[in-house]
Amino acid sequence: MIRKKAERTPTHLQCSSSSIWQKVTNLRTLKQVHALFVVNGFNTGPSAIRELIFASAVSIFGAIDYAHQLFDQIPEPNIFTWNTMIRGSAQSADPGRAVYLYTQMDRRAVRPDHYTFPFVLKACTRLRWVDTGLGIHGRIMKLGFEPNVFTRNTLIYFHANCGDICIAKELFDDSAKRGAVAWSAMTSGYARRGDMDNARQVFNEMLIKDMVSWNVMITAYAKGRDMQKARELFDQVPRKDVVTWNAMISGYVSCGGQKQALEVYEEMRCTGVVPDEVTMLSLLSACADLGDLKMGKKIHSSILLMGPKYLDVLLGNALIDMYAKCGDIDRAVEVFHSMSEKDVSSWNSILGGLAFHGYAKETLELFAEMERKKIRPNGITFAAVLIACSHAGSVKQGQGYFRLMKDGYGIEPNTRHYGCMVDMLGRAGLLAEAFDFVEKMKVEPNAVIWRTLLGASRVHGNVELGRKANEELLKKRHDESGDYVLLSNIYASIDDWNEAETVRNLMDDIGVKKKCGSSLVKASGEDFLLGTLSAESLQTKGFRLNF
DNA sequence: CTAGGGTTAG
Repeated sequence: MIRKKAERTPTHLQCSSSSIWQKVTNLRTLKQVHALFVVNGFNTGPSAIRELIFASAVSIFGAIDYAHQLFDQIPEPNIFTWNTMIRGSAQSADPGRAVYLYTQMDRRAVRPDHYTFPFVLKACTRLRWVDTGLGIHGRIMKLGFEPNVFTRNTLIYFHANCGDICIAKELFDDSAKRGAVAWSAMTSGYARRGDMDNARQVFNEMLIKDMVSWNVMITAYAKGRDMQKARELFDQVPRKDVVTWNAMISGYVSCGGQKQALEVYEEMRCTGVVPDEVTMLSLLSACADLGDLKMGKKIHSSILLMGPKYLDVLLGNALIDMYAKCGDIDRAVEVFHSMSEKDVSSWNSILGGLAFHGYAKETLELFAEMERKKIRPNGITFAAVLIACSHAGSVKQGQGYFRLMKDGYGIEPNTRHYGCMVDMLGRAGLLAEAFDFVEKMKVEPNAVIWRTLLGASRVHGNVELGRKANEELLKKRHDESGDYVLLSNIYASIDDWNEAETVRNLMDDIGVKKKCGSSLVKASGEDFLLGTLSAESLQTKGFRLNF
């Protein structure tokens, strides 16, 4: 995590400009210090500008643009300053600038040193720029930096994780001294390729394992959704830090083990390891999935207790999502408005939440505000907007936004967007248009879309189109009973009990088991539909808004 | 001043 590193203030900075850098934790105070320097004619110290650059490039999160502005004003930066800029850019949101700086350095005939290469290679790895990385490897050899341990380990990591793992292996085997870093780099490389056997073998052969070695392996299992193996190692690990705990917590969350994730968190608290923002992100996601508002609020207050600097965009977005999914849309809106910095996901989370809760008008109003503020919406934004239109039954408006998405913003609609449109048309009873729309879609309609059409056909009592939708649906899924029940219900709703019976028999023939047994017998009409499609089947298939 | 591990929305 970038902010982790920010907490460390380099020792060389502390001595020259006393302790002001400790207090500079955000861009605003940094600008104040800058102004102070300018007023004093940079008399504060010979390295004032260098320190400013270091602070903005490396220490302060999100100040890299400012660092670039400062850097551009220096006529002849020294190698330290070049390295600082490359380092800061490599860990920023746009690592390509690190590579650009490196080429600029070359052009201006500044010789890179052994600090330079780990930073540039890190950028290449993050960007997955294999060819660029290979070129830099060549330069490293030419300049004789290959034996440098830091450079070598970063090279191993680069080749293992995004290039040719054989090159990584060669470098690894030829290393005079192989420390835990090199071993872990190989482990993570194999794991990233899904080669868990080799990853485990490297891990087992490692004589001296440090905490990261264990964390790499535990994370690999957790990401591969093998929580049993992850847990096994987790129970053996001699020492656990926050990353170890986070690996387990996020692993459980992504495997649907939200309850276990919360249990592990309790365990973590007991051992005294302090959670961080990554822990909180996973936990909020777990609460959202469980709909556990009480726990979600607890996590929220824990975050506030951790200090204001932890409440950033990521956590804010997760909070919005949690409150919305737990049914407290007012709190979600409150969090949204309280955020000083918002990104597209913040808008998406709140728009999705509002649309989800049926606040169609509010969703569209907020979307208008988003456009006024010139925040560029993406596909997820439009999914929320279309859901709102569908919910409000505004077909014309929905079609307008659909066009705006395609033509105005150049966003290619995906199955979700098409699904919203089909749902919108179907609800309005425009069945022919809905079917026509599906015919003309650029993507292959999935089961959800056919099911939507089937549902709409049932509601509007159109047997013929219902049959067609069902045929398509059967091609997609042969393992779900809901579809058959839904079709049989269409016939039932128009008193064609014979046909209804036929479908039921078809189900039995194929061996489909009906999950909700009782509803078929006693229910009729609307109640039947609701009863048959209750809870999980609706929720998991994107029908949450329908009822 | 240097290397390896963790993250929300859909």
